[in-house]
Amino acid sequence: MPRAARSELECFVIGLVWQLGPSSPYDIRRHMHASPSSQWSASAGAIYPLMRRLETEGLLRSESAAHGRRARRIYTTTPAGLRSLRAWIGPPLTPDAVTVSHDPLRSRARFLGALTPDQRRRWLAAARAALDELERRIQAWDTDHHPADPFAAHMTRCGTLDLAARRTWLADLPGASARPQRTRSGSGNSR
Amino acid sequence: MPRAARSELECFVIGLVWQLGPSSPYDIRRHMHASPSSQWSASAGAIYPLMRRLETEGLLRSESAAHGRRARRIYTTTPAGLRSLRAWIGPPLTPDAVTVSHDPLRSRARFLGALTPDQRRRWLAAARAALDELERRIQAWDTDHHPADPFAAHMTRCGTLDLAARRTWLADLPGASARPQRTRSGSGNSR
DNA sequence: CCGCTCATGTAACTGGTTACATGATTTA
DNA sequence: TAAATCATGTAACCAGTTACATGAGCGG
Repeated sequence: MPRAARSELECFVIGLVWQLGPSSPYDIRRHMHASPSSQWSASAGAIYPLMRRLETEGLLRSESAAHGRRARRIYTTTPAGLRSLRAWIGPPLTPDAVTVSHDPLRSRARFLGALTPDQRRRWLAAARAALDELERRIQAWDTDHHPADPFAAHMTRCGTLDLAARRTWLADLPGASARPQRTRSGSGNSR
Repeated sequence: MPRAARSELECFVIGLVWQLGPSSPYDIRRHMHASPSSQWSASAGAIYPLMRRLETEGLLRSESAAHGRRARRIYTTTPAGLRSLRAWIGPPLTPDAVTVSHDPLRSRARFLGALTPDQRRRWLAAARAALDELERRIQAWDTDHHPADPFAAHMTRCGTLDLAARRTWLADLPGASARPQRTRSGSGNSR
């Protein structure tokens, strides 16, 4: 069976439809937009054609739930869709599923040597503040959404651990310990 | 002057040229290719035109170092290039620089509920193995490269912490502790 | 000499983005 | 009724990818 390689976004959308139950593209879009991750913009121009395409390929099925309300196209996963979701998840894990995760903050940190020590200090403060803000967004998402699916619910924990790791390497940055950083006591390692 | 918003890749390349010193596009490509991160493919079709464009915009400068060997175009950063590198790094940090980092493994984990418990167990084993393999790649890169720049050298630490965080959430996955997993002392070790 | 890697590029494609268009429904 | 939001879509664009072309130098 020529199981065409599906894009990350396609499989993610199939997964969401499976996880959230019958959903319109609009629902999917909103859900992705509400998430603290900015991996995708969840733009209409991506989602609508994509879900149409998945339907013509038999991975999603739709019905027009337009009675009382105006046109709403509601998609559900087909057995074939579930199969290709499972194939995407693995095992086996495709090599491109396992890499160092892409973090724009880290990309910038790599070149901190291009700043003056003073700028660097301010960068560090800004980064900490931004991560705090991000943590708040994650918590807010968690209390708002409370997914029924335990694995979806686990994503909050992933986010928190991710944040903790980044705070740690921020603290370990060359020269970071030279400067006393009060304000925070939570993540402060005293090393 | 109107500081046009530069793409992530553009700024990263400027950064690399700054960090590695005078480099050809080929050098940059090899360097990115050798890195354990698969954030970019570092394809010729991206790098060559990009560096040309950066030159016409005054952020890089090139000279043909073609003497003994064949044609090699060597680029260096200009003061304007360094300025825009600094602007990209921040502070201030642009909002899109601070998000939950994009991790395809986590994307998959979100939908683990679509697998049978047995598949899930095998997925978990595969994920652990893949992370071990990734760690080896990171270590290999570290011993091979040993960057002079302390911030570049710190990237290894980032990678390691990133891995540790992911191992932790793997272990914390719903149902993960029900299974005998040596090495890690979970709660309900039965078999 | 043949094949391999070095080194620079170009052409065609593609997946996703931004920005816009449209109409229906709810709220002030 | 005017404004805002819901909901679906399309068109144009763009950054980055894959795949190919080219030629120089090196190693067997």
